[in-house]
Amino acid sequence: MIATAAPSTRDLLVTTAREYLDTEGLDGIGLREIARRAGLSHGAPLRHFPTLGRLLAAVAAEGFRDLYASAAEQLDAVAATDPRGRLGAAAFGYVRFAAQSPGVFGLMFRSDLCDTDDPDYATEGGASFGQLVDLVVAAQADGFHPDENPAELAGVLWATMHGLASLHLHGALAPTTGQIDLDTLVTLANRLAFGVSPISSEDTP
Amino acid sequence: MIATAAPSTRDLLVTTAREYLDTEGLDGIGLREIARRAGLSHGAPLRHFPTLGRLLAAVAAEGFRDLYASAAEQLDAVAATDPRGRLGAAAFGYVRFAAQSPGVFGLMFRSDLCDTDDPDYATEGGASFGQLVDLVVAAQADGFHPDENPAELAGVLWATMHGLASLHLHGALAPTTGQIDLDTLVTLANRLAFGVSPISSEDTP
DNA sequence: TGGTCGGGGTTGACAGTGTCTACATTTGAG
DNA sequence: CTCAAATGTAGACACTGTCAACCCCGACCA
Repeated sequence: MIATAAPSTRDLLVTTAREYLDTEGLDGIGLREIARRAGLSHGAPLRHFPTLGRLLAAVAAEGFRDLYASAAEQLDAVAATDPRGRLGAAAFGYVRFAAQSPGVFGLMFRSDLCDTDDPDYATEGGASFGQLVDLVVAAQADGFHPDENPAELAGVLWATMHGLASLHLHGALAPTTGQIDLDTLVTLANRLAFGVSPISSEDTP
Repeated sequence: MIATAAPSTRDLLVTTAREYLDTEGLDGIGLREIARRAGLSHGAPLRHFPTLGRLLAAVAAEGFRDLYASAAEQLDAVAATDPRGRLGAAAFGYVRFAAQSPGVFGLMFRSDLCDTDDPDYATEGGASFGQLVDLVVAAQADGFHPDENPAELAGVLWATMHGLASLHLHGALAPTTGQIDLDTLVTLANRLAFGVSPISSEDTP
């Protein structure tokens, strides 16, 4: 066997950190706090991660897997639709994940907290982007801006959803655009990008 | 006179903080470090700001003013163009500011660092968004998605540029989309939103 | 002129952090 | 059984933000 992975404590730390993020947000997160909640002494985490940044990078990598899953879940819910509709569904999956797990989502893009040298972090992040590129390529084959560079196209679409999620979590959209539902903005973004494609969002909460 | 404002020290602190952000980024910023660079004792800043968050909020508010100016500068450079072109120019101004002042830009959207209760912070942020809404309204009068809610439309456009800037600063776009110029992505985003409108970006560096 | 009063600067404390080192304990292999 | 590696603990160190006490100087007023 190559790596059946650690049995317990390392995973316990990641899980504990994640629970902290889900309940408290990422404001007061820290090595000692995680150790405390895991019932360990303050130096214990350093036996499994060389630094706090690596621990958080592991949490973020798991977050990228969940993000991928969230998009895939939305894709399954509209499996039969056209490629453009699938792209829009993945967009919903993206911002839904951010809205439901603001702590981990925020962590995933905080390079001052996550050690970006962590190989898992880079791998999972790339896989998530690859999922998007595949959808873009399929949409292009269907006539959606077929002459554009797929990676560039995916980058812009990613940025739109990422910006909506980030600004929403920052609280910047609510006071400026009035009390507007995030789903409304995502729907509008899809409409701008795809012309029509009225993707309902009331299913699969 | 109502408020000819403080003569020196308070402004010195803001300026020093800003210089730190411009040179070192926002990683090691702190109350004591700012005081050190300003040639003051570690407790001095608290005579002018009740907390670090308020000091940074003041810096961020100034950043919003500069962001507004950066967009206005790009607008002046293409003053004669159609409303859609002006909207695209403002978009360039946004990401240019982020690319040229990554420290302050990053700070402006970090609610864990900035005290968002600061009135200046909210005011300047709102003014910057108002600038965008005005441009959107003008574009709508010109036939650009005239039936959409202006605030929602502005929110989505803002999010796109904000996402591009954020992901770029995070270093997420470079490894995934290859070595692609940020301006290329902004141009593409404009093309997706407006159809054509080839805004040159080589002027006004 | 003399007194006082407060804004602004300094210094030292306190609780908290991440990380390092020394030590103790457990555990598995030879 | 022995020994060594892995794992957990406890204490230290340098650092942080914030608070309280002190101090000084300039403005104001009797």
